[in-house]
Amino acid sequence: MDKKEQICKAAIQLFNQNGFDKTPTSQIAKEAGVAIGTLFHHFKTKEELINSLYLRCKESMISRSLKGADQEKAYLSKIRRIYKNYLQWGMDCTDEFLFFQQFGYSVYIYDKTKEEGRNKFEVFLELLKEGMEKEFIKNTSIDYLLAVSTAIMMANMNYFIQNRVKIEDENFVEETFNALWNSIRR
Amino acid sequence: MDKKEQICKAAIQLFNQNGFDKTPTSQIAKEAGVAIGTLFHHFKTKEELINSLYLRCKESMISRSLKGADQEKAYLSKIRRIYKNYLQWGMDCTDEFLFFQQFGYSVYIYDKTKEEGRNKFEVFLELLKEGMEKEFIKNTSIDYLLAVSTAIMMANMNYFIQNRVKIEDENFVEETFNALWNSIRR
DNA sequence: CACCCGTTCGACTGATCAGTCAATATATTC
DNA sequence: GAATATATTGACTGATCAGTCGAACGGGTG
Repeated sequence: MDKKEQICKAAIQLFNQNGFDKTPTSQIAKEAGVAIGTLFHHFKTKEELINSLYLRCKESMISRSLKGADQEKAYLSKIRRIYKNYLQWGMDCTDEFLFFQQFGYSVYIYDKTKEEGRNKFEVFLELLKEGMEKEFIKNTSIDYLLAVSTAIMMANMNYFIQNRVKIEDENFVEETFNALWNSIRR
Repeated sequence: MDKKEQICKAAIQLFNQNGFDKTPTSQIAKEAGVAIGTLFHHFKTKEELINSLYLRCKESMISRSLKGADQEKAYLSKIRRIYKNYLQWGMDCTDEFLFFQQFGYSVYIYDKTKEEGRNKFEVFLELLKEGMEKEFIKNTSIDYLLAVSTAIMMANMNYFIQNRVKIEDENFVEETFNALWNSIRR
């Protein structure tokens, strides 16, 4: 019965459904079964709520994606593992993924917040750097490789969600993984 | 001195800068050097303006991208040509591209509008179908291939803009094109 | 029990803004 | 050039909504 948690959950759903401006804080509070005052006790402003949701989603995504990746020995297996974890996260936390998709580039997310989010990607940058040094992947701008991989992963996820593909469909998972891998491999 | 044109231009810029809700129609009118009444004469509601902008940008992108593509004989050249046209469009009409990026998934764009936009992609679907039949590209869901290509093209463009890469940098253009091609080729 | 402090409550307010409307100007048609 | 249609103007309004505030609750500490 953590009220803050309930507020976040309701907020993500309503924002996804109706966008930031067509979702009054009053509605969020109502949906969360909470008074307006409570919402503004936990989050100073509506914008703070939004930015806080962004970071919370990003953390959720990253921690889930990395789970167990360090146990894989081969570089390719490591990447594949992360990719599969990511897909699983998207299936389990579809609302969070859709929040990113709709609002990732929104001006409502402060630059500072986006920056903070990017910092959490440090691990992935390291991973790409490793791959580049070991000559598994293209020798080009790391930022570019990260941008492309992220874009493909999101496009893949979106396709899985939109077309209700099950991640048990090993063949298709592998195929979509290849679209990712082929665009960054050497 | 087409006032409707001026309104659209001002609207795109301000929406990009501040988002839909933090851009009052009054500000758009002011920036466009036009009275509020004029804005609402040309567009029944703010939402109609937004949806109209979406379609206008999409058309601009598509017509520019296809220019001269039918003159290329080889399949790969055709695709490359379209990719380069697209990049050029993004350089010339950066505001329009950024509008897509920020609002492409927004709930403010009606489903009907997104659908209309998707219909304009018919040509690309045909092109992918052709490539699949001639066994140049992967034999999988066309919708998936379209989703992935679109995602990569947007990621590439974004990188070009963010890092002020010039499209005269032939090597990098080719490299980013390969990221696209490798993810869909057979 | 008395004190504190973090939490919850929701009626209220001040500001903002989409859209109206009636007057006026400009363009088009016959 | 009269008549009709279309474009432009901006002060105004009614509704909406983010955020406030003072009251109450509860549970931990001494």
